[in-house]
Amino acid sequence: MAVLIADDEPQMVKILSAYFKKEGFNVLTANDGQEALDIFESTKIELAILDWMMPKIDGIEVCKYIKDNSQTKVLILTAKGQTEDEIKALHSGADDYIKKPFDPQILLLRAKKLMNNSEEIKVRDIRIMEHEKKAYKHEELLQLTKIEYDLLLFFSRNKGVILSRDRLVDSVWGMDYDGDPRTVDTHIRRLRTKIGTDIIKTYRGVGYCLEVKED
Amino acid sequence: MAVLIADDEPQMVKILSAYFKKEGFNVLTANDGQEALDIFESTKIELAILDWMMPKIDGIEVCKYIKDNSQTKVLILTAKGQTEDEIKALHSGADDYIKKPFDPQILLLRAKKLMNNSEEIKVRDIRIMEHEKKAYKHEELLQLTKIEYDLLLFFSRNKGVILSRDRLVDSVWGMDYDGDPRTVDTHIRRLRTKIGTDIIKTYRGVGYCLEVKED
DNA sequence: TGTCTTCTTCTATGCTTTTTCAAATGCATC
DNA sequence: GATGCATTTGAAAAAGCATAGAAGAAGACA
Repeated sequence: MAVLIADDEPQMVKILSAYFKKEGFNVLTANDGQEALDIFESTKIELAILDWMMPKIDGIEVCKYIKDNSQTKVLILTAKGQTEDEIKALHSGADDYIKKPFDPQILLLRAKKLMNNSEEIKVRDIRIMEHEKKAYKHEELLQLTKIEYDLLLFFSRNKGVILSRDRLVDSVWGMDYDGDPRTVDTHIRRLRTKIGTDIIKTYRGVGYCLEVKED
Repeated sequence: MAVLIADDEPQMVKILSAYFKKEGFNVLTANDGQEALDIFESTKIELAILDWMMPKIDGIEVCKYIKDNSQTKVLILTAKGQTEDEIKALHSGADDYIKKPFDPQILLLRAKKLMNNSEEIKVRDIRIMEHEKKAYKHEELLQLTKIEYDLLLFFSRNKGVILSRDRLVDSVWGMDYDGDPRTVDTHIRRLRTKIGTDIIKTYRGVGYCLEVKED
């Protein structure tokens, strides 16, 4: 769960970062609009908190770009207080708008509200976006078949647990499947070529395991 | 699309009613919390706008009840301005919170956002104007049939998400449709000839997805 | 009401991708 | 180094999709 905080006031970035980090979020920061866009392009961002007035590219423009190109939630932060500005912000696609000065706790609450519908699982450099039904490696979409995706999802829901072929068959193929359990091997192999060979480890005679740490 | 407006100030109810009716919403009004609950129980409400301070049952309690028993969106209206109150409102499950006095236009915008009625959605070179019920490609009007339009709208509300046939059928045709889910294929095909073949991608065995980026 | 047009649904066919299985090869463990 | 299990490979089988077209339904218009 990465949160992008973009503001040209270092003090503001510092305070907000602290709040979000404390809550367990992965925080990325930018000091101007250009930087914010660069980060957005290279990382999968869950929520972007953008100051309206920023050097190079302003928050509204950054917001528009993000909204046109993703499902990322956007919260605009501003010192302005005019009705018109708020309308402009909401029209740019922003999901919420908060006027400075504000209570960081409120911001945190509103931010959480915006994020609570996007589940994701992260393991090593693999990220599974469950609501998208897609998986990424290093922000790059993995071209997985249905079975490969289901396998990976099951593994990542059981990180660090050794899973027998039977268990994998039961949950990925279904209880009523009566094929050869060794078919699993083939799919594991193809999954490995796509996500990296060292991520799923073989436990001879027992099963397979998605290792949380490399060794 | 029914909107419930509950406030003990008749003037406020009157003004808000006028605004929402003008936008084509079906408006129901209540003067206290008990009335609001009665209406909620007897009608299908999409959004409830509740004043915090109301006779009989206050807005927060009404909000909790609504949130425990439905998917209805709730927007709390209040004269209070304390941080604590705002936190309390958001914790009661409210989707948004606006302090009085406020500009009715802002309330309308925020309300629309909660109801998922954004004015326009952009994806790649496609633009959908929801209030016009029209879609454009490169500023050129697309001649879409109703189903094609509804499909495209649903896809664009879920850009980047893989949508199964069942999900598409449920939201475009309705839950009670009992036709062949493969009918979707035909409509996707015709939609593709109109908006461009590479925009909706097939995920074999999973579904279809409106891709945000070309690859 | 009847005719015409447009939109929707469904079926059939061929094609592509995915899945499965079997046989050969490779590797760890005793 | 023998044994049993895992990996690799390839080819057949199965599954899923695109396309086209016909039949059916809905709506427009006289």
